[in-house]
Amino acid sequence: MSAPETNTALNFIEEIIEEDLKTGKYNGRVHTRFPPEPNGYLHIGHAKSICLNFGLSQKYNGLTNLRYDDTNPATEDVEYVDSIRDDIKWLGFSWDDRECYASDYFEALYHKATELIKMGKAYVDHSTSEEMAAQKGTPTIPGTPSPYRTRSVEENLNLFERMRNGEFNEGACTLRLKIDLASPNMHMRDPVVYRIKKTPHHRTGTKWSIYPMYDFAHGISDSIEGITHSICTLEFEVHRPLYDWILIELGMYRPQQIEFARLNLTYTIMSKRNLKMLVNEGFVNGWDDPRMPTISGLRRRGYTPESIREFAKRVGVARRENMIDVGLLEFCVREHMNLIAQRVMAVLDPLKVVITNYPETQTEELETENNPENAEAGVRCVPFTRELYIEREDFMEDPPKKYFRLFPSGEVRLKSAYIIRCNEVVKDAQGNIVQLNCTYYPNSKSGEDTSGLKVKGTLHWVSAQHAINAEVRLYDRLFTVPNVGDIEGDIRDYINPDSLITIANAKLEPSLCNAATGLRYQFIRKGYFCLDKDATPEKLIFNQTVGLKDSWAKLQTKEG
RNA sequence: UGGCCCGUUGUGUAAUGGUAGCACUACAGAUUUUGGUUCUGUCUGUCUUGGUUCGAAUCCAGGCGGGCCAACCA
Repeated sequence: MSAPETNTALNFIEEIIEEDLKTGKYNGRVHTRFPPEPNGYLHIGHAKSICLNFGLSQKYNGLTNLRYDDTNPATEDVEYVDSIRDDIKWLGFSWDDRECYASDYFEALYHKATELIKMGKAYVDHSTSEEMAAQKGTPTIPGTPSPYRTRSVEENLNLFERMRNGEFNEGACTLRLKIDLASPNMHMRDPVVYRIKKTPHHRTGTKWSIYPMYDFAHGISDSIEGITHSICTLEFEVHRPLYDWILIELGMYRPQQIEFARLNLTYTIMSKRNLKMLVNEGFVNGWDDPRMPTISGLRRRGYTPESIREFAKRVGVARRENMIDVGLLEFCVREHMNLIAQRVMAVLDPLKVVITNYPETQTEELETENNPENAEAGVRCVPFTRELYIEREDFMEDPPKKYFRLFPSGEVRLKSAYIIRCNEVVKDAQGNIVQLNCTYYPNSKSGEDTSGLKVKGTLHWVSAQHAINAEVRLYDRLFTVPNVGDIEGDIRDYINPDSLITIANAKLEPSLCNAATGLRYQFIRKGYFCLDKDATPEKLIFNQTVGLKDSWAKLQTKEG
């Protein structure tokens, strides 16, 4: 917060902006926009773009518009409009009253199109898309003119109006710009700018039967809104000459389009098409499934807006293709959670421990800290009794070297409680360990330990009698390979079958009966968790946001 | 194979002709009533070949590698 921003290096977009500020190119204004198409949920890649666009206007005392790029009614829906709005707000950004829609400009766009027709720069074409493709040529072979390219202005005007009036069927004709059929840039070879669609639009209903294409709508919308820096991803770079051409021909105010490299994350996907597939084919439970890289999924998983903004800051902005290790995202959320999460004890895979020398009817309320990183978080009490649960993996009959946990004749401390010694392992007929009989050292109580005993390990635990049951959902990466984009076959074959592990009956300390959505918990020694939105007072459900770093597990896999 | 863009440790990102730095990761150690946190330290890099220059990651040229572009999608 206090670090002087002035010392930090600028990214290439900030350099451009500062140069523009210096030269007065836009009279000192900085006005960006975030232009989602409402045809899917926002994901972490969009979060990068949102943080970039809104971050820039914050830094340079400018404005950012939210603008829905809703030019294709066939794929768009209000469900997406609403989710996008919620997600950006949740991320912590505000566009005030500047919630814009390309559809707000349909009338203006239509007039601009007629202007181009009058200038002889646009024509109505009856070629089919196949014919158009054939006319287009290839990057090495120039295109050939459509037979309709030389129509008169009057005829074009008349035809275009009839397109608007719905007199033609979908696909019957389009409006094309007349630019350069020999251009090495395929987007300049007479691009289609209007097509006929009879699908009702989520905002304009059935008023229009023609809709502008992206290239036509986007630049003009930017221009109308007075955008200064129109930031988009790299694949739009080849569109920039067309963006400029349209605004120059129309004599309109012209923002600067700037392209940056989109975010890629290991072990997941970012394409809306494939995310939609995961939802529609039931590989996940909706767009906000905690395994999804969507903002709503991350939110449900327990990620905080702060951690996502920090992530966006750390990945940087540049023009080269990148593949960010999902570990960086996890680092960012752990960093934030470590500061804010309430510590609690939860046993995910319970093993019963009986303290044989502890009075049967006794209960002690033991004080324990809520967050060692934050003294102001205070303390709470947890009940200690003769019968407890510990984590099954915290006991081994035949432990390897450097195992600090419990084993026969071994001693460990129970967190905020006593040091215990394991005396007997109780097994069932199949040889499964079902119970540990231990004794405790009454003078080893946390905070008033006079035993002089030294133990290597500290375990979390819950009182069996007081424990509350909960379902706990553990998540792992969605795909089994780091670069899903490199998969040559069907990505469905690389979906991680263990991306969700449900623990039906975890044992939680009783304070968790007050758990609320939005609160973050650290299940000590396990990870960070939050209450799932499906939880009820009768059935608690917790999502694992991310595990704690586990250097013991790492050691094991390395030696195993 | 036409055009455009991009190549800096494992991954990102700085250095804007003048000591290749930072973060994450990895590894080693210290601290720790969370094998967490924190702290300290270590490793690995300018795609390549030439050129310009006192001096090149940076400028120029050729190569190599990667990406994008021929939807009535955005």
